[in-house]
This record gives sequence, C-alpha cells and structure tokens, in this order.
Amino acid sequence: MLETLAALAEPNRLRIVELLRAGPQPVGEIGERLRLRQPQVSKHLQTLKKAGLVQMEPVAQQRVYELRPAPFRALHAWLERYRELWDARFDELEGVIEELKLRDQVKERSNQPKEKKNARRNK
Amino acid sequence: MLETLAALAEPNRLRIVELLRAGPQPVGEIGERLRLRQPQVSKHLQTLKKAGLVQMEPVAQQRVYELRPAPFRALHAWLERYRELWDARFDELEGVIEELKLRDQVKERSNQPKEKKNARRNK
DNA sequence: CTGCTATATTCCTGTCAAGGAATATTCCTA
DNA sequence: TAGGAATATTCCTTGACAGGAATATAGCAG
Repeated sequence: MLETLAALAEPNRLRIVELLRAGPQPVGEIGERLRLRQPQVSKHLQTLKKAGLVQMEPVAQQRVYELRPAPFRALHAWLERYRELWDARFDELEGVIEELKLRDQVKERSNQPKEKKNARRNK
Repeated sequence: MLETLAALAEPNRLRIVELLRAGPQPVGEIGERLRLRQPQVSKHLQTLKKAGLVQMEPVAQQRVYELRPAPFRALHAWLERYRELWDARFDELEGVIEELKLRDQVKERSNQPKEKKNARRNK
C-alpha cells in the first residue's frame, strides 16, 4: 500500500500511469507523448514495476508496459475502510461517532510528572 | 490529487491517518499511541493539513485533529476511472453503462436484455 | 559479424524532506 | 500574574530521489 502510494506520488509517474490507462504502450511512445527523456521514462517504469503497478512484455526490441490491476484493487479496498468517513449515506452515523469519540478523549490530566521517554521505534 | 498521494505516501503520516480513522484525537495522544515524538507529530499534521486531509479544532491547549472527507472522496473518484482495469464485473456492466450514458437517465422501467457491444480490446 | 533501434543502467549533482534537539507560542489554572 | 501543559516552530544534519548526460545492453536486419 505504502509502496503503491509512493510510486504514484510523483508527478511524472502519475502521468505515466494516467497515460497507460489508455492501454499498453512501449517506452518510446510514453516518452514522446509526455515529453520526457527516454532514461527518465525507463527509470520511472522500473519504479512502477517494482511497486507492482505495471508489467512489461518484450516485443522485438521494444518493451511494452501495461498497468496491473492488483494495486488498484488494493487501493480501492483500503479506501473502502474510509467509506464511512466520506460516503454521504453515513452522515447520520458520523455525528454519533464523533460525539462518542469526543467524550472519550476528554480526560483530565492533573499535573502528572512525565515519565522518561526513551522509547524509540523506527521503521 | 498529487498532494493527497504525496501526503499519504509517508509511513508515519499514513499511520496517523489510519489512527484518525478511529476518530478525532489531540496531538499528544497521537504521538503516544504511535510512539512518535511530539514535534514530528505536529509537523506531519501540518503537512496533512496543508494537503487538506485533516482539520484542527482547538480545545483548551489541545489541538484536536480530525480527518476531512473531501480528499478521500476525490481519491475514490480518481480510482473509479480505473475501475475498468480492475473490476471484474465491469466487463458485464460495460454495455449497460454505455447505454445509460446514451440515454442520460432511465428511471423506471427495467427493460429487456441488451445485446452485447463488441468489447474494446487494446492493441 | 556489423550496425541500427529501442531500452536500460550508471554516475553525478542538486533539491527536498524527515528526524532530532532546542526553543517559541498558546492557553489553562492556581 | 507565574508556572506548567500542550503544541508549534526553527535550525541542523542526513538520506533519498529526480533529472541530465553518457554509456551499456538487447534484439533485429542485412
């Protein structure tokens, strides 16, 4: 998921994906249509491939790139978990939920000395 | 769209968003739950706010952050344009959708089965 | 093989952004 | 008011990453 988002969060890469939506295309044509230099196109395509967003099929000396459905499906599934947030049909529920959360978080903390905060996690 | 993707394409920021899915939370609690230091939480929240993903409401000295629906809606709308790519059902729906577009709106009658249009294939 | 076309890879450089630490700001309460 | 709690901001350093240029590789035609 993160990899998918990271791959899409780059202007030219997003443009490439948008272009590929129209169908599979060889590297040269992508660069031509998007006015990008060939090496950058290749590099971006490698990134997209590593993220699983595209796959490649060699045709003679050409490499034809094509979108893969899986990451989009995954992204959609992820977004579904937020449907409650943005789908109008849940408007009534939203109010209730919000209220509950607000109540829950109002915790009073009188002066408590903080504990040591050496906990350190990295990714 | 790009801004939304960029904002989400960072591990800790994505974690914050995931956490906020459970409801609005003050900065301190976010940091505590995700084991992040306060300044980084604040900074990430500023980024999310600039991207329109969250909004803030001051409560005493606390700042309660909350997800905003709009970007998620937009992301969903964007993904919809790729549905043809990844939704298996689309193949069956294709004909119907086209028909609906042509006819604008047909509210009432469920009508007779339509014949299949020739499926669009990429070259 | 030779050469040509299409693409990939490498090296370099500049930019940008994230984390750490310290400090500033805001707002409450006694 | 002072002081403390909660959060924001600044400065710094470092790593990642995108673009440019040059070069390497693959695969076809003759």
